[in-house]
Amino acid sequence: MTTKAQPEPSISRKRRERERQEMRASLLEAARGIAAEEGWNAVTIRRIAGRLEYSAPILYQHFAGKEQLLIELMAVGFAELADRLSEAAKASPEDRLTAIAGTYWAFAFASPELYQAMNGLDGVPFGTAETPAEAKTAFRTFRVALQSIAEARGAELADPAGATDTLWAFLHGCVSLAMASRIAGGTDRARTLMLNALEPLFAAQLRRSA
Amino acid sequence: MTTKAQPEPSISRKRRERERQEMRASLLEAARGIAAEEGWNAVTIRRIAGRLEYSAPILYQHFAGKEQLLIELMAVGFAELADRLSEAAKASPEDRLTAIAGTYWAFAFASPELYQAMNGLDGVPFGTAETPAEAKTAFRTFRVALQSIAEARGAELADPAGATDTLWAFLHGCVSLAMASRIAGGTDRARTLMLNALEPLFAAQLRRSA
DNA sequence: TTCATAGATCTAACAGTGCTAGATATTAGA
DNA sequence: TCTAATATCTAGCACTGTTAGATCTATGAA
Repeated sequence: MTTKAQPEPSISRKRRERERQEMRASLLEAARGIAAEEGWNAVTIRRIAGRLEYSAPILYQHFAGKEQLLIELMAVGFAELADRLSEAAKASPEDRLTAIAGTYWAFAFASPELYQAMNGLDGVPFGTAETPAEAKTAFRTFRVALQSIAEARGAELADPAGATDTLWAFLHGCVSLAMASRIAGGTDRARTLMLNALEPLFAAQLRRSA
Repeated sequence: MTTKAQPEPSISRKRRERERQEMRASLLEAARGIAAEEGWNAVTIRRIAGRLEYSAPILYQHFAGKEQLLIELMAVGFAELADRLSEAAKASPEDRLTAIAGTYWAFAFASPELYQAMNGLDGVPFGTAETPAEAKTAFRTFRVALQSIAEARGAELADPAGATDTLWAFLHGCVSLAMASRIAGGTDRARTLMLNALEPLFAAQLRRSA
Protein backbone atom coordinates (compact mmCIF):
# COMPACT_ATOMS: atom_id res chain seq x y z
CA MET A 1 0.00 0.00 0.00
CA THR A 2 1.69 3.21 -1.18
CA THR A 3 1.13 6.34 0.86
CA LYS A 4 0.44 9.21 -1.48
CA ALA A 5 1.92 12.56 -0.41
CA GLN A 6 -1.05 14.49 0.95
CA PRO A 7 -1.39 18.11 -0.24
CA GLU A 8 -1.39 19.45 3.34
CA PRO A 9 -4.93 19.34 4.77
CA SER A 10 -6.61 22.71 4.77
CA ILE A 11 -7.07 24.61 8.01
CA SER A 12 -10.84 24.13 8.26
CA ARG A 13 -10.46 20.50 7.33
CA LYS A 14 -8.30 20.03 10.37
CA ARG A 15 -10.81 21.86 12.52
CA ARG A 16 -13.63 19.63 11.34
CA GLU A 17 -11.63 16.53 11.95
CA ARG A 18 -10.99 17.71 15.49
CA GLU A 19 -14.68 18.40 15.97
CA ARG A 20 -15.46 14.91 14.76
CA GLN A 21 -13.19 13.45 17.40
CA GLU A 22 -14.80 15.60 20.06
CA MET A 23 -18.27 14.48 19.00
CA ARG A 24 -17.12 10.89 19.15
CA ALA A 25 -15.81 11.35 22.66
CA SER A 26 -19.01 13.13 23.67
CA LEU A 27 -21.08 10.19 22.48
CA LEU A 28 -19.02 7.79 24.55
CA GLU A 29 -19.28 10.04 27.55
CA ALA A 30 -23.03 10.44 27.08
CA ALA A 31 -23.55 6.68 27.01
CA ARG A 32 -21.45 6.28 30.09
CA GLY A 33 -23.28 9.09 31.87
CA ILE A 34 -26.71 7.63 31.23
CA ALA A 35 -25.49 4.22 32.38
CA ALA A 36 -24.08 5.75 35.54
CA GLU A 37 -27.32 7.50 36.33
CA GLU A 38 -29.91 4.94 35.31
CA GLY A 39 -28.14 1.70 34.45
CA TRP A 40 -27.23 0.15 31.14
CA ASN A 41 -30.69 -0.74 29.98
CA ALA A 42 -31.62 2.93 29.98
CA VAL A 43 -28.90 3.47 27.41
CA THR A 44 -30.57 3.71 24.01
CA ILE A 45 -29.30 5.27 20.83
CA ARG A 46 -31.98 7.92 20.92
CA ARG A 47 -31.10 8.89 24.46
CA ILE A 48 -27.36 9.03 23.81
CA ALA A 49 -27.90 11.34 20.86
CA GLY A 50 -30.64 13.26 22.66
CA ARG A 51 -28.31 14.09 25.53
CA LEU A 52 -26.17 16.01 23.04
CA GLU A 53 -29.26 17.50 21.36
CA TYR A 54 -28.80 15.47 18.23
CA SER A 55 -31.09 12.96 16.59
CA ALA A 56 -30.45 9.25 16.74
CA PRO A 57 -28.69 8.47 13.44
CA ILE A 58 -25.79 10.74 14.33
CA LEU A 59 -24.34 7.78 16.18
CA TYR A 60 -23.72 5.91 12.95
CA GLN A 61 -21.46 8.66 11.68
CA HIS A 62 -19.04 7.68 14.43
CA PHE A 63 -19.67 4.04 15.28
CA ALA A 64 -20.72 1.00 13.33
CA GLY A 65 -23.52 0.44 15.84
CA LYS A 66 -24.42 0.43 19.46
CA GLU A 67 -22.32 -2.61 20.23
CA GLN A 68 -19.26 -1.01 18.67
CA LEU A 69 -19.72 1.98 20.93
CA LEU A 70 -19.82 -0.32 23.93
CA ILE A 71 -16.67 -2.09 22.86
CA GLU A 72 -14.97 1.25 22.46
CA LEU A 73 -16.09 2.16 25.95
CA MET A 74 -14.64 -1.07 27.24
CA ALA A 75 -11.31 -0.05 25.74
CA VAL A 76 -11.56 3.32 27.45
CA GLY A 77 -12.13 1.54 30.73
CA PHE A 78 -9.15 -0.74 30.37
CA ALA A 79 -6.92 2.18 29.44
CA GLU A 80 -7.99 4.00 32.56
CA LEU A 81 -7.52 0.91 34.69
CA ALA A 82 -4.03 0.37 33.31
CA ASP A 83 -3.18 3.95 34.22
CA ARG A 84 -4.32 3.56 37.76
CA LEU A 85 -2.63 0.21 38.21
CA SER A 86 0.73 1.54 37.07
CA GLU A 87 0.27 4.43 39.46
CA ALA A 88 -0.44 2.05 42.33
CA ALA A 89 2.63 -0.01 41.40
CA LYS A 90 4.76 2.89 42.61
CA ALA A 91 3.96 2.04 46.21
CA SER A 92 6.71 0.58 48.33
CA PRO A 93 7.31 -3.13 47.67
CA GLU A 94 5.70 -4.12 50.97
CA ASP A 95 2.52 -2.18 50.24
CA ARG A 96 2.43 -2.86 46.56
CA LEU A 97 0.27 -5.97 46.50
CA THR A 98 -2.38 -4.35 48.65
CA ALA A 99 -2.14 -1.13 46.69
CA ILE A 100 -2.71 -2.90 43.39
CA ALA A 101 -5.68 -4.84 44.65
CA GLY A 102 -7.12 -1.82 46.43
CA THR A 103 -6.77 0.26 43.29
CA TYR A 104 -8.53 -2.36 41.19
CA TRP A 105 -11.34 -2.39 43.69
CA ALA A 106 -11.55 1.37 43.93
CA PHE A 107 -11.63 1.72 40.17
CA ALA A 108 -14.50 -0.74 39.84
CA PHE A 109 -16.65 0.92 42.45
CA ALA A 110 -15.80 4.46 41.43
CA SER A 111 -17.20 3.69 37.97
CA PRO A 112 -19.43 0.64 38.20
CA GLU A 113 -20.97 1.41 34.84
CA LEU A 114 -17.56 1.25 33.19
CA TYR A 115 -16.62 -1.90 35.02
CA GLN A 116 -19.86 -3.49 33.85
CA ALA A 117 -19.20 -2.54 30.25
CA MET A 118 -15.68 -3.93 30.51
CA ASN A 119 -16.86 -7.26 31.84
CA GLY A 120 -20.07 -7.84 29.97
CA LEU A 121 -22.18 -7.32 33.06
CA ASP A 122 -24.68 -5.13 31.26
CA GLY A 123 -27.84 -4.63 33.15
CA VAL A 124 -26.87 -6.66 36.19
CA PRO A 125 -30.53 -7.62 36.08
CA PHE A 126 -30.61 -9.56 39.31
CA GLY A 127 -28.67 -7.14 41.44
CA THR A 128 -31.81 -5.63 42.86
CA ALA A 129 -33.88 -8.76 43.20
CA GLU A 130 -33.12 -10.48 46.46
CA THR A 131 -31.01 -13.60 46.35
CA PRO A 132 -33.26 -16.60 45.73
CA ALA A 133 -33.47 -19.31 48.32
CA GLU A 134 -31.82 -21.77 45.96
CA ALA A 135 -28.70 -19.65 45.83
CA LYS A 136 -28.48 -19.72 49.60
CA THR A 137 -28.79 -23.48 49.50
CA ALA A 138 -25.93 -23.72 47.05
CA PHE A 139 -23.79 -21.49 49.24
CA ARG A 140 -24.62 -23.50 52.31
CA THR A 141 -23.71 -26.75 50.59
CA PHE A 142 -20.44 -25.24 49.61
CA ARG A 143 -19.72 -24.01 53.13
CA VAL A 144 -20.52 -27.35 54.72
CA ALA A 145 -18.17 -29.08 52.30
CA LEU A 146 -15.36 -26.68 53.11
CA GLN A 147 -15.88 -27.21 56.81
CA SER A 148 -15.80 -30.94 56.41
CA ILE A 149 -12.50 -30.71 54.58
CA ALA A 150 -11.05 -28.58 57.33
CA GLU A 151 -12.25 -31.03 59.92
CA ALA A 152 -10.70 -33.95 58.06
CA ARG A 153 -7.41 -32.11 58.37
CA GLY A 154 -7.77 -31.67 62.09
CA ALA A 155 -8.42 -27.97 61.72
CA GLU A 156 -11.33 -25.61 61.31
CA LEU A 157 -12.23 -22.57 59.24
CA ALA A 158 -11.29 -19.34 60.99
CA ASP A 159 -14.32 -17.66 59.41
CA PRO A 160 -16.58 -20.19 57.68
CA ALA A 161 -18.80 -17.65 55.98
CA GLY A 162 -15.83 -15.58 54.89
CA ALA A 163 -13.99 -18.61 53.57
CA THR A 164 -17.06 -19.63 51.62
CA ASP A 165 -17.45 -16.25 49.99
CA THR A 166 -13.74 -16.02 49.25
CA LEU A 167 -13.46 -19.36 47.53
CA TRP A 168 -16.76 -18.91 45.75
CA ALA A 169 -15.59 -15.57 44.41
CA PHE A 170 -12.41 -17.18 43.16
CA LEU A 171 -14.24 -19.95 41.36
CA HIS A 172 -16.67 -17.49 39.88
CA GLY A 173 -13.87 -15.21 38.74
CA CYS A 174 -12.09 -18.07 37.00
CA VAL A 175 -15.21 -19.38 35.30
CA SER A 176 -16.46 -15.96 34.37
CA LEU A 177 -13.24 -14.93 32.67
CA ALA A 178 -12.75 -18.30 31.03
CA MET A 179 -16.29 -18.28 29.69
CA ALA A 180 -15.74 -14.87 28.14
CA SER A 181 -12.54 -16.14 26.51
CA ARG A 182 -10.62 -13.71 28.63
CA ILE A 183 -7.92 -16.15 29.68
CA ALA A 184 -5.26 -16.87 27.11
CA GLY A 185 -4.64 -20.55 26.51
CA GLY A 186 -8.25 -21.57 26.62
CA THR A 187 -10.43 -23.19 29.22
CA ASP A 188 -8.09 -26.08 29.92
CA ARG A 189 -5.35 -23.79 31.11
CA ALA A 190 -7.86 -21.72 33.05
CA ARG A 191 -9.13 -24.78 34.81
CA THR A 192 -5.63 -25.87 35.73
CA LEU A 193 -4.76 -22.45 37.10
CA MET A 194 -7.89 -22.53 39.19
CA LEU A 195 -7.18 -25.95 40.62
CA ASN A 196 -3.58 -25.06 41.39
CA ALA A 197 -4.47 -21.95 43.33
CA LEU A 198 -7.23 -23.68 45.20
CA GLU A 199 -5.12 -25.41 47.82
CA PRO A 200 -3.16 -22.42 49.13
CA LEU A 201 -6.29 -20.29 49.07
CA PHE A 202 -8.09 -22.87 51.14
CA ALA A 203 -5.20 -23.51 53.48
CA ALA A 204 -5.11 -19.82 54.32
CA GLN A 205 -8.66 -20.07 55.64
CA LEU A 206 -7.72 -22.61 58.30
CA ARG A 207 -6.69 -22.40 61.91
CA ARG A 208 -5.77 -25.23 64.24
CA SER A 209 -8.74 -26.81 65.90
CA ALA A 210 -9.33 -25.69 69.52
CA MET B 1 -53.97 -15.83 57.97
CA THR B 2 -56.63 -18.51 58.43
CA THR B 3 -56.63 -21.41 56.02
CA LYS B 4 -60.16 -22.14 54.99
CA ALA B 5 -61.04 -25.82 54.55
CA GLN B 6 -61.12 -26.38 50.76
CA PRO B 7 -64.06 -28.41 49.37
CA GLU B 8 -61.69 -30.98 47.82
CA PRO B 9 -60.60 -29.84 44.30
CA SER B 10 -62.34 -31.71 41.53
CA ILE B 11 -60.49 -34.30 39.50
CA SER B 12 -60.19 -32.27 36.31
CA ARG B 13 -59.23 -29.22 38.32
CA LYS B 14 -56.24 -31.12 39.58
CA ARG B 15 -55.37 -32.21 36.09
CA ARG B 16 -55.46 -28.67 34.79
CA GLU B 17 -53.32 -27.47 37.64
CA ARG B 18 -50.79 -30.14 36.77
CA GLU B 19 -50.89 -29.11 33.12
CA ARG B 20 -50.26 -25.54 34.18
CA GLN B 21 -47.14 -26.57 36.00
CA GLU B 22 -45.96 -28.53 33.00
CA MET B 23 -46.51 -25.58 30.71
CA ARG B 24 -44.58 -23.40 33.11
CA ALA B 25 -41.67 -25.80 33.12
CA SER B 26 -41.80 -26.05 29.34
CA LEU B 27 -41.52 -22.28 29.01
CA LEU B 28 -38.46 -22.25 31.24
CA GLU B 29 -36.94 -25.08 29.29
CA ALA B 30 -37.70 -23.40 25.97
CA ALA B 31 -35.98 -20.20 27.04
CA ARG B 32 -32.98 -22.15 28.22
CA GLY B 33 -32.87 -24.15 25.01
CA ILE B 34 -32.89 -21.11 22.76
CA ALA B 35 -30.18 -19.51 24.89
CA ALA B 36 -28.09 -22.65 24.67
CA GLU B 37 -28.40 -22.76 20.91
CA GLU B 38 -28.16 -19.10 19.97
CA GLY B 39 -27.28 -17.07 23.03
CA TRP B 40 -29.39 -15.00 25.35
CA ASN B 41 -30.14 -12.16 23.01
CA ALA B 42 -31.94 -14.56 20.70
CA VAL B 43 -34.33 -15.29 23.56
CA THR B 44 -37.51 -13.31 22.91
CA ILE B 45 -40.97 -13.86 24.25
CA ARG B 46 -42.30 -14.67 20.82
CA ARG B 47 -39.64 -17.27 20.25
CA ILE B 48 -40.09 -18.89 23.63
CA ALA B 49 -43.80 -19.25 23.03
CA GLY B 50 -43.29 -20.15 19.39
CA ARG B 51 -41.07 -23.08 20.30
CA LEU B 52 -44.10 -24.59 22.08
CA GLU B 53 -46.42 -23.58 19.23
CA TYR B 54 -48.16 -20.97 21.32
CA SER B 55 -48.49 -17.25 20.77
CA ALA B 56 -46.52 -14.74 22.78
CA PRO B 57 -48.94 -13.63 25.50
CA ILE B 58 -49.12 -17.15 26.90
CA LEU B 59 -46.01 -16.30 28.86
CA TYR B 60 -47.92 -13.83 31.01
CA GLN B 61 -50.22 -16.56 32.23
CA HIS B 62 -47.25 -18.06 34.02
CA PHE B 63 -44.76 -15.27 34.68
CA ALA B 64 -45.06 -11.60 35.50
CA GLY B 65 -42.74 -10.83 32.60
CA LYS B 66 -39.61 -11.86 30.83
CA GLU B 67 -37.36 -10.82 33.69
CA GLN B 68 -39.35 -12.90 36.14
CA LEU B 69 -38.85 -15.92 33.94
CA LEU B 70 -35.12 -15.29 33.95
CA ILE B 71 -35.06 -14.99 37.71
CA GLU B 72 -36.92 -18.26 37.97
CA LEU B 73 -34.37 -19.84 35.68
CA MET B 74 -31.61 -18.55 37.90
CA ALA B 75 -33.25 -20.33 40.81
CA VAL B 76 -33.40 -23.52 38.78
CA GLY B 77 -29.71 -23.19 38.10
CA PHE B 78 -28.78 -22.74 41.73
CA ALA B 79 -30.89 -25.69 42.75
CA GLU B 80 -29.09 -27.85 40.23
CA LEU B 81 -25.70 -26.53 41.29
CA ALA B 82 -26.48 -27.24 44.94
CA ASP B 83 -27.37 -30.79 43.99
CA ARG B 84 -24.15 -31.39 42.18
CA LEU B 85 -22.05 -29.79 44.88
CA SER B 86 -23.53 -31.96 47.58
CA GLU B 87 -22.85 -34.95 45.39
CA ALA B 88 -19.24 -33.93 44.95
CA ALA B 89 -18.89 -33.44 48.69
CA LYS B 90 -19.17 -37.20 49.06
CA ALA B 91 -15.64 -37.61 47.71
CA SER B 92 -12.94 -38.69 50.13
CA PRO B 93 -11.67 -35.85 52.33
CA GLU B 94 -8.39 -35.62 50.44
CA ASP B 95 -10.11 -35.29 47.07
CA ARG B 96 -13.02 -33.24 48.26
CA LEU B 97 -11.66 -29.75 47.63
CA THR B 98 -10.71 -30.57 44.09
CA ALA B 99 -13.97 -32.41 43.53
CA ILE B 100 -16.01 -29.43 44.64
CA ALA B 101 -14.12 -26.98 42.48
CA GLY B 102 -14.10 -29.36 39.53
CA THR B 103 -17.83 -29.86 39.87
CA TYR B 104 -18.48 -26.15 39.95
CA TRP B 105 -16.41 -25.77 36.83
CA ALA B 106 -18.05 -28.68 35.07
CA PHE B 107 -21.50 -27.39 35.87
CA ALA B 108 -20.73 -23.96 34.46
CA PHE B 109 -19.36 -25.28 31.20
CA ALA B 110 -21.92 -28.01 30.80
CA SER B 111 -24.64 -25.34 30.83
CA PRO B 112 -23.08 -22.00 30.05
CA GLU B 113 -26.46 -20.49 29.31
CA LEU B 114 -27.66 -21.34 32.80
CA TYR B 115 -24.49 -20.09 34.40
CA GLN B 116 -24.89 -16.83 32.53
CA ALA B 117 -28.48 -16.43 33.69
CA MET B 118 -27.42 -17.15 37.25
CA ASN B 119 -24.70 -14.54 37.22
CA GLY B 120 -26.20 -11.77 35.16
CA LEU B 121 -23.84 -12.42 32.28
CA ASP B 122 -26.60 -12.18 29.70
CA GLY B 123 -25.37 -11.82 26.21
CA VAL B 124 -21.68 -11.88 27.06
CA PRO B 125 -21.50 -9.32 24.28
CA PHE B 126 -17.75 -9.10 24.10
CA GLY B 127 -16.97 -12.78 24.25
CA THR B 128 -16.58 -13.06 20.52
CA ALA B 129 -14.86 -9.74 19.89
CA GLU B 130 -11.16 -10.10 20.38
CA THR B 131 -9.61 -8.62 23.50
CA PRO B 132 -8.85 -4.94 22.89
CA ALA B 133 -5.27 -3.78 23.08
CA GLU B 134 -6.06 -1.72 26.15
CA ALA B 135 -7.03 -4.83 28.05
CA LYS B 136 -3.72 -6.40 27.24
CA THR B 137 -1.98 -3.30 28.51
CA ALA B 138 -3.86 -3.50 31.78
CA PHE B 139 -2.93 -7.16 32.14
CA ARG B 140 0.69 -6.44 31.40
CA THR B 141 0.81 -3.65 33.96
CA PHE B 142 -0.61 -6.01 36.49
CA ARG B 143 1.89 -8.74 35.67
CA VAL B 144 4.85 -6.41 35.87
CA ALA B 145 3.70 -5.22 39.29
CA LEU B 146 3.39 -8.77 40.54
CA GLN B 147 6.84 -9.62 39.28
CA SER B 148 8.32 -6.57 40.98
CA ILE B 149 6.77 -7.61 44.27
CA ALA B 150 8.21 -11.08 43.93
CA GLU B 151 11.60 -9.65 43.15
CA ALA B 152 11.46 -7.39 46.18
CA ARG B 153 11.01 -10.52 48.22
CA GLY B 154 14.01 -12.19 46.71
CA ALA B 155 11.88 -14.61 44.75
CA GLU B 156 10.23 -14.87 41.38
CA LEU B 157 6.91 -15.95 39.94
CA ALA B 158 6.90 -19.61 38.98
CA ASP B 159 4.55 -18.82 36.09
CA PRO B 160 4.17 -15.06 35.61
CA ALA B 161 1.33 -15.27 33.11
CA GLY B 162 -0.47 -17.87 35.18
CA ALA B 163 -0.06 -15.88 38.36
CA THR B 164 -1.43 -12.81 36.62
CA ASP B 165 -4.50 -14.59 35.37
CA THR B 166 -5.07 -16.27 38.71
CA LEU B 167 -4.94 -13.12 40.77
CA TRP B 168 -6.88 -11.16 38.20
CA ALA B 169 -9.60 -13.77 38.25
CA PHE B 170 -9.76 -13.57 42.00
CA LEU B 171 -10.08 -9.79 42.01
CA HIS B 172 -12.70 -9.93 39.30
CA GLY B 173 -14.67 -12.59 41.13
CA CYS B 174 -14.73 -10.54 44.32
CA VAL B 175 -15.72 -7.32 42.59
CA SER B 176 -18.25 -8.99 40.37
CA LEU B 177 -20.08 -10.67 43.23
CA ALA B 178 -19.85 -7.62 45.46
CA MET B 179 -21.22 -5.38 42.73
CA ALA B 180 -24.17 -7.68 42.25
CA SER B 181 -24.83 -7.59 46.00
CA ARG B 182 -24.07 -11.27 46.13
CA ILE B 183 -21.82 -11.09 49.18
CA ALA B 184 -23.59 -10.78 52.50
CA GLY B 185 -22.31 -7.99 54.68
CA GLY B 186 -21.90 -5.50 51.88
CA THR B 187 -18.95 -4.23 49.95
CA ASP B 188 -16.82 -3.41 52.98
CA ARG B 189 -16.76 -6.98 54.11
CA ALA B 190 -16.19 -8.16 50.56
CA ARG B 191 -13.23 -5.88 50.20
CA THR B 192 -11.73 -7.10 53.45
CA LEU B 193 -12.15 -10.72 52.45
CA MET B 194 -10.43 -9.99 49.19
CA LEU B 195 -7.48 -8.25 50.80
CA ASN B 196 -7.07 -11.00 53.38
CA ALA B 197 -6.90 -13.76 50.82
CA LEU B 198 -4.56 -11.84 48.60
CA GLU B 199 -1.34 -12.58 50.42
CA PRO B 200 -1.56 -16.39 50.56
CA LEU B 201 -2.78 -16.49 46.98
CA PHE B 202 0.19 -14.46 45.89
CA ALA B 203 2.68 -16.31 48.03
CA ALA B 204 1.63 -19.56 46.39
CA GLN B 205 2.73 -18.17 43.03
CA LEU B 206 6.34 -17.72 44.14
CA ARG B 207 9.42 -19.85 43.95
CA ARG B 208 12.89 -19.01 45.25
CA SER B 209 14.95 -17.01 42.81
CA ALA B 210 17.50 -19.04 40.84
C1' DT C 1 -79.07 -32.29 27.24
C1' DT C 2 -78.59 -27.31 27.90
C1' DC C 3 -76.44 -23.54 29.36
C1' DA C 4 -73.89 -19.91 32.03
C1' DT C 5 -69.42 -19.50 33.45
C1' DA C 6 -64.56 -19.88 34.16
C1' DG C 7 -60.42 -20.75 31.95
C1' DA C 8 -57.24 -20.84 28.14
C1' DT C 9 -55.67 -18.83 24.23
C1' DC C 10 -55.52 -15.70 20.40
C1' DT C 11 -55.39 -11.31 17.52
C1' DA C 12 -54.40 -6.58 17.37
C1' DA C 13 -52.31 -2.93 19.05
C1' DC C 14 -48.95 0.25 21.70
C1' DA C 15 -44.73 2.49 22.66
C1' DG C 16 -40.06 1.72 22.37
C1' DT C 17 -35.73 -0.56 20.23
C1' DG C 18 -31.55 -0.64 16.75
C1' DC C 19 -30.85 0.64 12.31
C1' DT C 20 -31.18 2.41 7.20
C1' DA C 21 -32.52 5.17 3.06
C1' DG C 22 -33.38 9.28 1.24
C1' DA C 23 -34.12 14.06 1.56
C1' DT C 24 -32.35 18.48 3.21
C1' DA C 25 -29.77 21.80 5.17
C1' DT C 26 -24.99 23.71 5.85
C1' DT C 27 -20.41 24.62 4.75
C1' DA C 28 -15.94 24.72 1.72
C1' DG C 29 -13.30 25.94 -1.75
C1' DA C 30 -13.04 27.34 -6.74
C1' DT D 1 -21.71 32.90 -6.79
C1' DC D 2 -21.91 28.27 -7.74
C1' DT D 3 -20.74 23.18 -7.16
C1' DA D 4 -19.56 19.65 -4.43
C1' DA D 5 -18.85 17.64 -0.09
C1' DT D 6 -20.27 17.18 4.55
C1' DA D 7 -23.42 17.13 8.35
C1' DT D 8 -27.71 16.27 9.94
C1' DC D 9 -32.59 15.18 9.96
C1' DT D 10 -37.19 12.91 8.96
C1' DA D 11 -39.54 8.84 8.04
C1' DG D 12 -39.72 4.30 8.08
C1' DC D 13 -38.56 -0.92 8.76
C1' DA D 14 -38.66 -5.02 11.40
C1' DC D 15 -38.28 -6.14 15.77
C1' DT D 16 -38.91 -5.93 21.16
C1' DG D 17 -41.83 -6.51 25.75
C1' DT D 18 -46.38 -5.85 27.16
C1' DT D 19 -51.55 -5.13 27.50
C1' DA D 20 -56.60 -5.09 26.25
C1' DG D 21 -60.19 -7.26 24.34
C1' DA D 22 -62.21 -10.77 21.70
C1' DT D 23 -62.88 -15.71 21.04
C1' DC D 24 -62.78 -20.21 21.60
C1' DT D 25 -63.14 -24.55 24.94
C1' DA D 26 -64.19 -27.24 28.67
C1' DT D 27 -66.69 -27.47 33.32
C1' DG D 28 -70.18 -28.47 36.40
C1' DA D 29 -74.98 -27.41 37.56
C1' DA D 30 -79.98 -27.42 36.17
